[in-house]
Amino acid sequence: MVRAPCCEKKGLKKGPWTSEEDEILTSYIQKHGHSNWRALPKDAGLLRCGKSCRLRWINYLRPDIKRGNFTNEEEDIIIKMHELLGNRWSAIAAKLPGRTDNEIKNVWHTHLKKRLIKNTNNQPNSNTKKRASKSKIKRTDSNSSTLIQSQDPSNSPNNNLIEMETASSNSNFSSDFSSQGKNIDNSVNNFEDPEDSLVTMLEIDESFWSETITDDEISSTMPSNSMTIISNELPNEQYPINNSLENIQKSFDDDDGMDFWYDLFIRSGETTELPEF
DNA sequence: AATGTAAGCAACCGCCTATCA
DNA sequence: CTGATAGGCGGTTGCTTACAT
Repeated sequence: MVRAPCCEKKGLKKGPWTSEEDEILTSYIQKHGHSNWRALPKDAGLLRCGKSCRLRWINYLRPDIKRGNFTNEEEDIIIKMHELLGNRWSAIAAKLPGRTDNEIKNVWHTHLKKRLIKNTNNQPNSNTKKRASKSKIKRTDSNSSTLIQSQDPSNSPNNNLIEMETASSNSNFSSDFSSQGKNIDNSVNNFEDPEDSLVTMLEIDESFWSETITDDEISSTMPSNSMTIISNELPNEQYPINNSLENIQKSFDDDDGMDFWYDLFIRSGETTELPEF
Protein backbone atom coordinates (compact mmCIF):
# COMPACT_ATOMS: atom_id res chain seq x y z
CA MET A 1 0.00 0.00 0.00
CA VAL A 2 1.39 3.34 -0.97
CA ARG A 3 0.72 5.94 1.58
CA ALA A 4 -0.33 9.29 0.25
CA PRO A 5 2.00 11.95 1.58
CA CYS A 6 0.11 14.65 3.35
CA CYS A 7 2.71 17.39 3.43
CA GLU A 8 4.24 17.34 0.01
CA LYS A 9 1.79 19.60 -1.69
CA LYS A 10 3.44 22.69 -2.94
CA GLY A 11 2.89 25.79 -0.94
CA LEU A 12 2.40 24.11 2.38
CA LYS A 13 4.39 25.77 5.06
CA LYS A 14 6.70 23.97 7.45
CA GLY A 15 8.66 24.99 10.48
CA PRO A 16 7.77 27.09 13.50
CA TRP A 17 4.26 28.44 13.78
CA THR A 18 3.62 32.16 13.84
CA SER A 19 1.28 33.83 16.29
CA GLU A 20 -1.05 34.63 13.40
CA GLU A 21 -1.27 30.97 12.44
CA ASP A 22 -1.88 30.04 16.04
CA GLU A 23 -4.69 32.52 16.22
CA ILE A 24 -6.30 31.25 13.03
CA LEU A 25 -6.09 27.64 14.13
CA THR A 26 -7.36 28.33 17.62
CA SER A 27 -10.32 30.38 16.52
CA TYR A 28 -11.25 27.88 13.84
CA ILE A 29 -11.21 24.94 16.23
CA GLN A 30 -13.15 26.87 18.83
CA LYS A 31 -15.82 27.55 16.25
CA HIS A 32 -15.88 24.34 14.25
CA GLY A 33 -13.97 21.75 16.23
CA HIS A 34 -11.48 19.40 14.62
CA SER A 35 -13.44 16.51 13.23
CA ASN A 36 -11.28 16.31 10.13
CA TRP A 37 -7.68 17.36 10.51
CA ARG A 38 -6.86 16.97 6.87
CA ALA A 39 -9.62 19.25 5.77
CA LEU A 40 -9.11 21.70 8.60
CA PRO A 41 -6.19 23.74 7.27
CA LYS A 42 -7.90 24.28 3.96
CA ASP A 43 -11.14 25.31 5.60
CA ALA A 44 -9.35 27.52 8.08
CA GLY A 45 -7.15 29.11 5.45
CA LEU A 46 -3.89 27.78 6.76
CA LEU A 47 -1.03 26.75 4.53
CA ARG A 48 -0.24 23.79 6.73
CA CYS A 49 -0.90 20.09 6.52
CA GLY A 50 -3.46 18.52 8.79
CA LYS A 51 -0.86 16.70 10.78
CA SER A 52 0.99 19.87 11.51
CA CYS A 53 -2.24 21.53 12.67
CA ARG A 54 -3.11 18.61 14.87
CA LEU A 55 0.32 18.57 16.46
CA ARG A 56 0.29 22.29 17.06
CA TRP A 57 -3.11 22.11 18.68
CA ILE A 58 -2.41 19.09 20.84
CA ASN A 59 1.05 20.10 21.96
CA TYR A 60 0.68 23.82 22.29
CA LEU A 61 -2.66 25.49 21.68
CA ARG A 62 -5.08 23.28 23.59
CA PRO A 63 -6.68 25.30 26.39
CA ASP A 64 -6.02 22.61 28.99
CA ILE A 65 -2.30 22.49 28.36
CA LYS A 66 -0.31 22.80 31.54
CA ARG A 67 2.56 25.24 31.24
CA GLY A 68 5.75 25.53 33.19
CA ASN A 69 8.34 23.20 34.59
CA PHE A 70 7.48 19.72 35.69
CA THR A 71 7.16 19.27 39.42
CA ASN A 72 9.15 16.63 41.24
CA GLU A 73 5.96 14.64 41.62
CA GLU A 74 5.31 14.73 37.91
CA GLU A 75 8.85 13.70 37.18
CA ASP A 76 8.59 10.82 39.61
CA ILE A 77 5.39 9.67 37.98
CA ILE A 78 7.03 9.76 34.57
CA ILE A 79 9.94 7.71 35.82
CA LYS A 80 7.68 5.18 37.46
CA MET A 81 5.42 4.91 34.47
CA HIS A 82 8.38 4.58 32.14
CA GLU A 83 9.64 1.70 34.21
CA LEU A 84 6.35 -0.03 33.66
CA LEU A 85 5.38 1.01 30.17
CA GLY A 86 8.63 1.85 28.43
CA ASN A 87 8.51 4.51 25.74
CA ARG A 88 4.75 4.62 25.57
CA TRP A 89 4.64 8.35 25.92
CA SER A 90 0.98 8.77 25.19
CA ALA A 91 0.09 6.26 27.89
CA ILE A 92 2.34 8.08 30.33
CA ALA A 93 0.84 11.39 29.30
CA ALA A 94 -2.58 10.02 30.13
CA LYS A 95 -1.49 9.93 33.75
CA LEU A 96 -0.43 13.56 33.71
CA PRO A 97 -3.37 15.79 32.85
CA GLY A 98 -2.34 18.83 30.87
CA ARG A 99 0.96 17.34 29.78
CA THR A 100 1.55 16.09 26.27
CA ASP A 101 3.34 13.01 25.11
CA ASN A 102 5.80 15.17 23.23
CA GLU A 103 6.58 17.22 26.29
CA ILE A 104 7.01 14.15 28.43
CA LYS A 105 9.23 12.61 25.83
CA ASN A 106 11.39 15.72 25.79
CA VAL A 107 11.58 15.85 29.57
CA TRP A 108 12.54 12.23 29.67
CA HIS A 109 15.37 12.65 27.20
CA THR A 110 16.65 15.92 28.62
CA HIS A 111 16.20 15.52 32.38
CA LEU A 112 14.94 12.26 33.71
CA LYS A 113 17.14 9.85 31.82
CA LYS A 114 20.17 11.66 33.11
CA ARG A 115 18.74 11.68 36.57
CA LEU A 116 18.34 7.92 36.50
CA ILE A 117 21.76 7.46 34.99
CA LYS A 118 23.28 9.53 37.72
CA ASN A 119 21.41 7.53 40.30
CA THR A 120 22.49 4.29 38.71
CA ASN A 121 26.10 5.41 38.64
CA ASN A 122 25.93 5.99 42.34
CA GLN A 123 24.95 2.38 42.84
CA PRO A 124 27.87 -0.03 42.95
CA ASN A 125 25.41 -2.90 42.76
CA SER A 126 22.23 -2.31 40.83
CA ASN A 127 20.39 -4.83 42.96
CA THR A 128 21.35 -3.10 46.15
CA LYS A 129 18.89 -0.73 47.69
CA LYS A 130 20.20 2.78 47.55
CA ARG A 131 18.53 6.12 47.68
CA ALA A 132 18.52 8.17 44.54
CA SER A 133 19.66 11.73 44.41
CA LYS A 134 16.96 14.31 43.95
CA SER A 135 19.22 16.90 42.42
CA LYS A 136 18.67 17.81 38.82
CA ILE A 137 21.37 17.56 36.24
CA LYS A 138 22.70 20.96 35.35
CA ARG A 139 23.73 22.01 31.93
CA THR A 140 27.25 22.17 33.20
CA ASP A 141 27.35 18.41 33.28
CA SER A 142 29.52 18.08 30.23
CA ASN A 143 29.76 14.30 30.53
CA SER A 144 26.08 13.64 30.39
CA SER A 145 25.81 12.95 26.70
CA THR A 146 28.57 10.39 26.90
CA LEU A 147 26.85 8.71 29.77
CA ILE A 148 23.60 8.51 27.90
CA GLN A 149 25.18 6.71 25.05
CA SER A 150 26.98 4.21 27.16
CA GLN A 151 24.52 3.59 29.94
CA ASP A 152 21.09 4.42 28.70
CA PRO A 153 18.81 2.62 31.16
CA SER A 154 16.05 2.38 28.60
CA ASN A 155 18.33 0.17 26.58
CA SER A 156 19.39 -1.98 29.46
CA PRO A 157 16.89 -4.78 29.86
CA ASN A 158 18.90 -6.33 32.63
CA ASN A 159 18.33 -3.57 35.07
CA ASN A 160 16.38 -5.55 37.57
CA LEU A 161 15.68 -2.91 40.05
CA ILE A 162 15.73 0.83 40.15
CA GLU A 163 14.82 2.66 43.24
CA MET A 164 14.02 6.27 43.58
CA GLU A 165 12.80 8.82 45.94
CA THR A 166 9.25 10.00 45.83
CA ALA A 167 8.56 13.59 46.65
CA SER A 168 5.06 13.08 47.92
CA SER A 169 2.50 10.42 48.55
CA ASN A 170 -0.25 12.60 47.15
CA SER A 171 0.81 12.32 43.57
CA ASN A 172 -1.10 13.44 40.54
CA PHE A 173 -1.25 9.81 39.64
CA SER A 174 -3.65 9.08 42.41
CA SER A 175 -5.75 12.11 41.72
CA ASP A 176 -5.86 11.18 38.09
CA PHE A 177 -7.22 7.79 38.97
CA SER A 178 -9.87 9.47 41.01
CA SER A 179 -10.77 11.65 38.10
CA GLN A 180 -11.26 8.56 36.00
CA GLY A 181 -13.94 7.32 38.32
CA LYS A 182 -11.87 4.55 39.75
CA ASN A 183 -12.72 5.54 43.26
CA ILE A 184 -9.23 5.72 44.62
CA ASP A 185 -8.80 6.90 48.16
CA ASN A 186 -5.50 8.68 48.59
CA SER A 187 -5.40 7.75 52.23
CA VAL A 188 -4.80 4.18 51.23
CA ASN A 189 -1.48 5.23 49.81
CA ASN A 190 0.47 4.39 52.90
CA PHE A 191 3.91 5.64 52.01
CA GLU A 192 6.13 6.50 54.86
CA ASP A 193 7.44 10.00 55.35
CA PRO A 194 6.86 11.66 51.98
CA GLU A 195 10.30 13.18 52.08
CA ASP A 196 11.92 9.91 52.92
CA SER A 197 10.02 7.23 51.13
CA LEU A 198 11.33 4.64 48.75
CA VAL A 199 9.42 2.94 46.07
CA THR A 200 10.92 -0.03 44.38
CA MET A 201 10.13 -0.03 40.75
CA LEU A 202 10.14 -3.04 38.55
CA GLU A 203 11.41 -3.42 35.08
CA ILE A 204 9.09 -5.76 33.31
CA ASP A 205 9.72 -6.94 29.80
CA GLU A 206 7.16 -7.96 27.22
CA SER A 207 7.49 -11.64 28.03
CA PHE A 208 6.23 -10.98 31.48
CA TRP A 209 2.93 -9.62 30.22
CA SER A 210 2.41 -12.30 27.68
CA GLU A 211 3.52 -15.42 29.48
CA THR A 212 1.05 -17.68 31.17
CA ILE A 213 1.20 -17.24 34.89
CA THR A 214 -0.49 -19.29 37.49
CA ASP A 215 -2.70 -17.84 40.17
CA ASP A 216 -0.21 -18.84 42.83
CA GLU A 217 2.60 -17.07 41.01
CA ILE A 218 0.55 -13.94 40.69
CA SER A 219 -0.41 -14.13 44.33
CA SER A 220 3.18 -14.42 45.44
CA THR A 221 4.13 -11.44 43.33
CA MET A 222 1.46 -9.07 44.41
CA PRO A 223 1.74 -6.82 47.41
CA SER A 224 0.40 -8.59 50.47
CA ASN A 225 -2.45 -6.19 50.94
CA SER A 226 -3.36 -6.08 47.27
CA MET A 227 -6.38 -8.32 47.51
CA THR A 228 -7.75 -6.10 50.23
CA ILE A 229 -7.37 -3.17 47.90
CA ILE A 230 -9.00 -5.06 45.09
CA SER A 231 -11.92 -6.46 46.98
CA ASN A 232 -12.70 -3.52 49.20
CA GLU A 233 -11.99 -0.48 47.13
CA LEU A 234 -12.40 -1.11 43.46
CA PRO A 235 -15.95 -1.29 42.19
CA ASN A 236 -15.97 -4.22 39.85
CA GLU A 237 -18.02 -2.50 37.24
CA GLN A 238 -15.41 0.23 36.98
CA TYR A 239 -12.42 -2.02 36.61
CA PRO A 240 -11.28 -4.58 34.08
CA ILE A 241 -11.17 -7.36 36.62
CA ASN A 242 -13.63 -9.12 38.83
CA ASN A 243 -11.50 -9.75 41.89
CA SER A 244 -10.19 -12.82 40.15
CA LEU A 245 -6.51 -13.48 39.76
CA GLU A 246 -7.24 -15.19 36.52
CA ASN A 247 -8.82 -12.05 35.22
CA ILE A 248 -5.92 -9.99 36.45
CA GLN A 249 -3.67 -12.10 34.34
CA LYS A 250 -5.94 -11.69 31.37
CA SER A 251 -5.84 -7.97 31.79
CA PHE A 252 -2.05 -7.77 31.59
CA ASP A 253 -2.03 -7.36 27.87
CA ASP A 254 -3.89 -4.09 27.83
CA ASP A 255 -3.27 -0.69 29.30
CA ASP A 256 -5.92 -1.06 31.95
CA GLY A 257 -4.19 -4.17 33.17
CA MET A 258 -0.88 -2.41 33.45
CA ASP A 259 -2.58 0.55 35.06
CA PHE A 260 -4.03 -1.81 37.57
CA TRP A 261 -0.76 -3.52 38.25
CA TYR A 262 1.12 -0.29 38.68
CA ASP A 263 -1.59 1.19 40.83
CA LEU A 264 -1.53 -1.85 43.06
CA PHE A 265 2.13 -1.44 43.84
CA ILE A 266 1.95 2.26 44.31
CA ARG A 267 -1.00 2.12 46.59
CA SER A 268 0.15 -0.89 48.54
CA GLY A 269 3.15 1.12 49.69
CA GLU A 270 5.21 -2.00 49.63
CA THR A 271 8.73 -2.45 48.42
CA THR A 272 8.36 -5.63 46.51
CA GLU A 273 10.63 -7.37 44.08
CA LEU A 274 9.14 -9.11 41.12
CA PRO A 275 10.03 -12.79 40.97
CA GLU A 276 10.96 -14.36 37.69
CA PHE A 277 8.26 -16.42 36.10
C1' DA B 1 33.46 39.99 23.43
C1' DA B 2 33.68 36.17 20.37
C1' DT B 3 33.30 31.51 19.55
C1' DG B 4 32.27 26.70 20.36
C1' DT B 5 29.44 23.33 22.52
C1' DA B 6 25.64 21.31 24.94
C1' DA B 7 20.89 21.47 26.39
C1' DG B 8 16.08 22.24 25.55
C1' DC B 9 12.23 21.91 22.87
C1' DA B 10 9.06 22.49 18.89
C1' DA B 11 8.15 20.32 14.88
C1' DC B 12 8.63 16.86 11.35
C1' DC B 13 8.90 12.06 9.58
C1' DG B 14 7.37 7.70 8.81
C1' DC B 15 5.21 3.68 10.49
C1' DC B 16 1.15 1.44 12.50
C1' DT B 17 -3.67 0.83 13.27
C1' DA B 18 -8.55 1.74 13.01
C1' DT B 19 -12.17 2.85 10.12
C1' DC B 20 -14.88 2.96 6.18
C1' DA B 21 -16.42 2.35 1.45
C1' DC C 1 -12.20 -9.08 2.00
C1' DT C 2 -9.43 -5.42 0.27
C1' DG C 3 -7.55 -1.10 -0.32
C1' DA C 4 -7.59 3.84 0.74
C1' DT C 5 -7.55 7.21 4.14
C1' DA C 6 -7.02 9.63 8.53
C1' DG C 7 -5.46 9.77 13.07
C1' DG C 8 -2.15 8.51 16.48
C1' DC C 9 2.26 7.49 18.08
C1' DG C 10 7.31 7.15 18.87
C1' DG C 11 11.70 8.42 16.94
C1' DT C 12 14.38 11.93 15.21
C1' DT C 13 15.85 16.41 13.59
C1' DG C 14 17.21 21.00 13.67
C1' DC C 15 16.80 25.56 15.49
C1' DT C 16 17.34 28.53 19.54
C1' DT C 17 19.21 29.49 23.87
C1' DA C 18 22.39 29.06 27.63
C1' DC C 19 26.72 28.24 29.17
C1' DA C 20 31.81 27.46 29.03
C1' DT C 21 36.19 28.70 27.34
